[in-house]
Amino acid sequence: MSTDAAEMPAFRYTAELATEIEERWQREWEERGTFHAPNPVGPLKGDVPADKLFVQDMFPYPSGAGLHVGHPLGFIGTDVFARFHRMTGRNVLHTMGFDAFGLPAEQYAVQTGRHPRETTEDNIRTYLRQIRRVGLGHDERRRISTIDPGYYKWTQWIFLQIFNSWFDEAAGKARPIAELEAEFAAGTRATPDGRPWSALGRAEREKVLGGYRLAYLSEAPVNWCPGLGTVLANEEVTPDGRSERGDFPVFRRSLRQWMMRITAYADRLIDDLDRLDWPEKVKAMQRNWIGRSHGARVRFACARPGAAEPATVEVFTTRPDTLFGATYLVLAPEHPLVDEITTPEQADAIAEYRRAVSRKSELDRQENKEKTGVFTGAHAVNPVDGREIPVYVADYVLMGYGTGAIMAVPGQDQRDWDFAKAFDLPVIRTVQPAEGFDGEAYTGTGPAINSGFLDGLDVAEAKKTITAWLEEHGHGEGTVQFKLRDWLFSRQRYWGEPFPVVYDEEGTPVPVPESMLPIELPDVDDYSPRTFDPDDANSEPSPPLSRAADWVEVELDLGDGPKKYRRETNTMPNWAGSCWYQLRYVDPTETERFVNAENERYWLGPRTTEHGPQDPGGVDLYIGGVEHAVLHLLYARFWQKVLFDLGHVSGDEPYRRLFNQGYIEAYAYRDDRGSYVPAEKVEERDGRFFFEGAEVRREYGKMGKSLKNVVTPDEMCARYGADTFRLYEMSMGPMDVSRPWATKDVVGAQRFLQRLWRNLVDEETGALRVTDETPGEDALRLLHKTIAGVRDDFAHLRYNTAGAKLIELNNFVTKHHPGGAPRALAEPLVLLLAPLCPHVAEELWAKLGHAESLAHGPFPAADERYLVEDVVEYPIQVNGKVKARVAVAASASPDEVRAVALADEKVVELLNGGEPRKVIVVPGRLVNVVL
RNA sequence: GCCCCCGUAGCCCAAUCGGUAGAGGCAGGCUCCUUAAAAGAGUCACAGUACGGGUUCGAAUCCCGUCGGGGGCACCA
Repeated sequence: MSTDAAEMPAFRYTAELATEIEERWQREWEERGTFHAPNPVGPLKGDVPADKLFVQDMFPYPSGAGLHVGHPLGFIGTDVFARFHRMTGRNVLHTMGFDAFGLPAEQYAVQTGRHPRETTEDNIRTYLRQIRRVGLGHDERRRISTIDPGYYKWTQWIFLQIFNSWFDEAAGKARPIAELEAEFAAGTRATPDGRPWSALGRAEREKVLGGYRLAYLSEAPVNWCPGLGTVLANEEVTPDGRSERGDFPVFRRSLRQWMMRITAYADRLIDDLDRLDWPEKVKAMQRNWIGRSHGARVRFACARPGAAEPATVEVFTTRPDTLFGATYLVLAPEHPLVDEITTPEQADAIAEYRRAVSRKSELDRQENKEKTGVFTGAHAVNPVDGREIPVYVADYVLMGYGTGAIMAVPGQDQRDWDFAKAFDLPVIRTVQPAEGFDGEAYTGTGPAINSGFLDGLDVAEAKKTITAWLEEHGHGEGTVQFKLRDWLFSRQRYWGEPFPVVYDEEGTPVPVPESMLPIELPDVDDYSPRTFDPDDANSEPSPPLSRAADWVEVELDLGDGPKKYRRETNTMPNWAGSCWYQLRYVDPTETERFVNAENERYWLGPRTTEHGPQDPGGVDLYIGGVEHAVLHLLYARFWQKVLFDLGHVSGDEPYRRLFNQGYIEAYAYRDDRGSYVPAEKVEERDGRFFFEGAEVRREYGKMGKSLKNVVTPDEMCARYGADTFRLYEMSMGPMDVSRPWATKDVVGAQRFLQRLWRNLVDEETGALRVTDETPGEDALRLLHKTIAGVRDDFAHLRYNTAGAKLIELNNFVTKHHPGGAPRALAEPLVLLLAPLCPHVAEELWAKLGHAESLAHGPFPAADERYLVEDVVEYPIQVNGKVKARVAVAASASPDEVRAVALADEKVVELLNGGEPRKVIVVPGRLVNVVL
């Protein structure tokens, strides 16, 4: 390829010219504060239109690896959307900050000896340089970072709000813990052991309150990951019992940790999904994770050796209607009643089984679906008919769900069927299977059989009837069960938010008053987390902060004189900072509060006139990958609801509309040794692939350094310019579809911009080539059709089709106006292009003689006159096949269209004098004649 | 194993309510421009919608089944 300067016209739109234009406009925008979005009040106060739009990208983690072309896909998508709406006159808030706490910085610190803050801040600078180059229109005054004390001060403050509240079941919402304390003090609510509140010491009181607080300390089995040196939330553990990050084994271990009572909000977290404009897929994943099931608890009396009184085994079932078919009970191996009810003859067998199960890893226990178990020797009484049924211990029943015990109904549950077959236990069908059913357990619907007073009732009626019966006779009650567990909120890490909590001499947690926030992260000699042999289940967590003795031991006056306290040495999980960042974007510099209430209401409050009476408020458009479906998105919703209940925010959901962008993927190639070869240097010949002459195998998937197939936005900007790169990414397909990267295709976007540039600018002189010619009727029709189409496409995130329409319009100009574009076409074309390719659009707009940036409009509006056609061409189908075309006035009535169609030569010929059986006229579309 | 999404030209993708299968890009052919090549301009071809049924005047679109790809859940009682 020749790039000889002598041959290249001086003002051709090349990568060099594009880069010059882009750097200049990026500077202009920054100096002019073009993307500053004013707030109603406070430091960022300005004139605010009532019509606003808050667009947000998912909080990026500033990785040291830098960006590849996949990362900016969503960022460009939000930028186009934001720029489009800004041009139509709306006040648009779009910015980007950093979720900067996290394990990678800490691990990197261990390798390099540099402080995580240093490396993280370096990474942020690199990241900002990279995204600036792409031309994202961010309000840079609103950049925040979770590691800034000015930010995490408020993360700690929110923690205190959560700590200082409880969930009032009767009201269905959170209330201040002080109101609960007042109820105990007044005696309107009894203490657990019935003693008056005044008789309880401070530690005792705190223990009672801890049972209610939304953030509480718990001594409970948690997911301990020695390889990472920390505990993990359930959401961070894969189904095969390993850490999502690092893929290390995770062990169950009992530890004293902070928990968030997210389960209190389970119902609201499920129910409010209905009010969100989110992808159904994400809603389904959240519903599934929360896992609400309606059923009943049923109590079975069970004899225990050497005791006069029987034990009570409580089970949870979603199918109380099948109670007559329960032929045995199963307890989880860890169930506390196992020891009490096991007969002496069975004791050894049970003990052996429990030992064997405890040695199995989570993975073994789940992978091996062969049913195993041991008979306890005990029998329980089925409350509905007095029948004695055997009680087993088996590991297919989990201690962690429901009551850790089930009633087994092999006739209607496949797992129970499998166990019953393995242990030769009886099966009683209690639902009449459908006609022709030849399976094993029948889980479908049908009338109840073999079920006494339930016989003949369908499943739903039977459930209702038996639940009422259980409640009336005291054998159980209807209940709702969730899979969701409370959120483990402690991490044994250095690089996270410190808890605003200290412990007194009795070990009782005491919140640090708001006036002492932020609790800053101290510098320590060794800030690496202590990790262990990944398989060492018995290792002890050791938070790095516990080694900062000077920081841990403090003397504070918390209202009753100076006393010695110990600081909490765990830190918060990575998710904390991202639970509320949209609120801080609104008011990044507010010092009195986490966000000013008026600003919060303006940007994030419900807007019922616009979005309907159920509108929960929140960010107007939130774009990110689907990988956060249950982690970040569930936690952020939970925090929002607590803040809402306490009156700190005006809406009860953080993100009104969510959109999941697809991923950019790439081909990778391996040689015959299985090593990856640089994808860039692979040649394709006849559908086969070669690297340095040797054939290589193609794979498809992620872009990554180790796969040697990374393409960076920096490279693309250098080779083509940012506008070309943006346009190509947006043209590749719909925003929500994953697709392969193809560097060779980028040139198509570049050629388009070159043609457009050439239509407006003389490549030799740089002078404007725009004429005052009045465009013809055809041109105006196409122009207004394009305006209407592009507007609609931008509003619905269909950037690929918007781009295609602009190319069409430009092609028309190229073809019909070789002497230069008429101004009446050139100006709207530039404006329509601006959201996608803002730099070149600004440059052309300026060349067209406009002193003001086009960032705030105008955006062209279509003239309806040019959208209605005078004459419509109707295809005439005969029996569904197109046989002819006729032109008919657009105002023609269906009968007139019918008449014209039937008069058509071809149709007359095919009719051959006969009458059509039927004629279908679709106004504006076609005519179908049925013979 | 269960649930969800997707299969349209060699490739990436359009077709918005069931109404003419093709907007745009890459790659390809031809023509013009050029000493030549590249770039550029113009122009052309290519699939009948993964497959098999069904509903309909009419199906890429709706329904059933099969195959292929992607994702979620996976003893949750």
